[in-house]
Amino acid sequence: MSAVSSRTDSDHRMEYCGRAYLCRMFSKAFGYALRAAVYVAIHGKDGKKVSLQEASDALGVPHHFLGKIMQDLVKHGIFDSIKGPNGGFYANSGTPQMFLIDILKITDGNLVFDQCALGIRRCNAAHPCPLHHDFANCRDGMIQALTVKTVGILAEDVESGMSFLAR
Amino acid sequence: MSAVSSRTDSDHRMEYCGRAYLCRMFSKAFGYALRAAVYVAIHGKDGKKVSLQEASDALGVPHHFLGKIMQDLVKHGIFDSIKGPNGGFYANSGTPQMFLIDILKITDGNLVFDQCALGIRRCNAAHPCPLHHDFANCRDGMIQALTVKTVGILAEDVESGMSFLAR
DNA sequence: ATAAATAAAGATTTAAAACTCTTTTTATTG
DNA sequence: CAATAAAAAGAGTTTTAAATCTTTATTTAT
Repeated sequence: MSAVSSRTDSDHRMEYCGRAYLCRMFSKAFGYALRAAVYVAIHGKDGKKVSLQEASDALGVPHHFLGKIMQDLVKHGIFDSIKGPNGGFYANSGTPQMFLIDILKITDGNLVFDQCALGIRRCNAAHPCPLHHDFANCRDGMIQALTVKTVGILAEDVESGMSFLAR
Repeated sequence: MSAVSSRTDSDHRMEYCGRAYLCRMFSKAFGYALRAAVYVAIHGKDGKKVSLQEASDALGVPHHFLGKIMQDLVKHGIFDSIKGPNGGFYANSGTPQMFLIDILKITDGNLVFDQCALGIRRCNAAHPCPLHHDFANCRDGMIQALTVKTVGILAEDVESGMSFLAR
């Protein structure tokens, strides 16, 4: 029997993986958090504020889940908020300078940086799994991007139409 | 308030992410499957067979979960098996030539290849999220490695002591 | 002072991945 | 042919991430 059988790939996957697209590098919370930060950097400046409703509508992400995440971002100073009528979320002077990796640490913690792609606990450069170096290269490239890019840089990209936060 | 608060990183993470290390690029099943395939390629040849017990002990992986996975690998022809006393799993002539990406498709399906790192559904090169190109580079490098490397190549690495399947 | 609008907080639920347990089937050996 | 050893199959449980719901606190405006 060849590596390709008559059953579909998804059939097989379902046996121990209900939905494949959850096998991602970062949590969903990180994606929501980053998009929210960039959205606030763009729309929550010059005295304007972004309500949770506006943000979750514009980004197409779950209202209450985003609420939790934005609350946490405020706690970490990524941007600010104020309660009450005409309240909402808004950028502070540091918002555009925040590095993406700061947001990653808030949502996903530090363990992201030294996991083994094959799930071997004590895998490291000196005692590597067979994919350690390939995966380290891949991840380090991504981490590098997250380390040099800021919320402000992404906001500029989005404002100039080079990239998009939704749809 | 700065981006670094007095609470620990893990405190924050726990609020919507019980354990950060599950935010991985591939499923655990893939790691187990790949390690099992390489183990069988090494120890299940020249008439020798590998029992599920031996494999789960040697790899330090859950017995029954590995059973499911190996069963699926057999179904896809990655290696063979035989039931009964002195039965077990063993390499076939194609085992060393199997590409790692074949195993990835079995365990994680095809959706792994076009997810957006930020969770935007319609993200692609023409309508990219702000991290699309960085993530595409990162992932493509990894996919490239999985596309050119075979079970046999990893088996040689492990047999020569260059890399390890457990601990 | 009251009402309304909003974020914050916390409790709960849902969905998926990860893992376990039980039963069945197949092969071997005495 | 009976007993046994092994994989195959399937049902069930647990854990985690994701999402939702409910209540509280804060601010503003009337």
